[in-house]
Amino acid sequence: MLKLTKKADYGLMALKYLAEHPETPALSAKDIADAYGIPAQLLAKILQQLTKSGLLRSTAGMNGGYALAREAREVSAFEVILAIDGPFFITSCTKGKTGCELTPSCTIREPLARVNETIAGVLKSISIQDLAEHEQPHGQTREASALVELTL
Amino acid sequence: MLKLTKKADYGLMALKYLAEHPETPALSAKDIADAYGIPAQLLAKILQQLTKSGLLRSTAGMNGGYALAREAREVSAFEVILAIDGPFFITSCTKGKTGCELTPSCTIREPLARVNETIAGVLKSISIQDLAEHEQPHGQTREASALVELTL
DNA sequence: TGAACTCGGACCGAAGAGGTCGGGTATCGA
DNA sequence: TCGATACCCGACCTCTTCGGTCCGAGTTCA
Repeated sequence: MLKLTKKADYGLMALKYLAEHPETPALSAKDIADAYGIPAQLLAKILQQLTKSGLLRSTAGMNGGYALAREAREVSAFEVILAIDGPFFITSCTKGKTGCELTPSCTIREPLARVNETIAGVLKSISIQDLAEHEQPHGQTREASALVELTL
Repeated sequence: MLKLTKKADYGLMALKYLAEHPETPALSAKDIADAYGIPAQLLAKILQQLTKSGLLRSTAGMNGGYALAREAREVSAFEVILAIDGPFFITSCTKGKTGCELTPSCTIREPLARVNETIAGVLKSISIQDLAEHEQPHGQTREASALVELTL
């Protein structure tokens, strides 16, 4: 439960990989897929979604591929997950205009909405670059910390 | 994505309901299910799980039912979710002894593990009683807040 | 003894996740 | 100009899980 989908995982990994190779003008879906051993076709679809969401730029043709549309530091993990898996809510009742379809009493949802916001805040505070920088082979990794307030 | 299962929702609702009725010695699964309009049989199974996990006490026979095994304040949302949906990890690769089955490079997982811990911490900081107290019909609800630190 | 209740496993349909296939289009180099 | 490389995109398939149902067995109390 509370799992990221594999697609979101793949997407984050791909963006991280791109962030680690800023020198190359573009990397093909196959390059990235090979690097991580994930199905190329599936990754291609994910990258297409990220392109449509404006997180990536794509160039067709020979030596084409994908590149970050923005600085790695400017892209949060939240955006990536959102682009791939769509809006996420911890509560089943999405709290749309109709509210909860269950009798008025799905009062669980309000407090959990706060939790939801907290999680979103945490994910927003993490950039692709943060992920990439963690690559260092067990060296002293830079410590970034964020304080998140949860108000019930 | 990142959704709680409906079962976990139901479980939280049921515990909240029990917390709101401390005077009754036991409430049957049907009572609770009727109160929220959720399938009684399904709720019964959820309550059984919670009983096995030690969060509830069950008494069979007439006038039997379920009751909180501990004070509402002593039971966290985290425990409930854990009991119903099992251990949860935000990363797909559960980081078991084998690590990630993908080539060594699922480096995404470490930073996200921190996120995972943060979420768990938030859920642990919420008790069933917190949920129940939020029942107040739009009055000034008590403000509880928790600070959570996320270290990348 | 029987009614009311919990216990717990078997079962099932629907939905979504993960992944594949194949046809189409754009771009570049020879 | 032609073909190789790459993106684009929809259809499809399989497998797991979720949500939910059914039913028989055990337990308690009047």
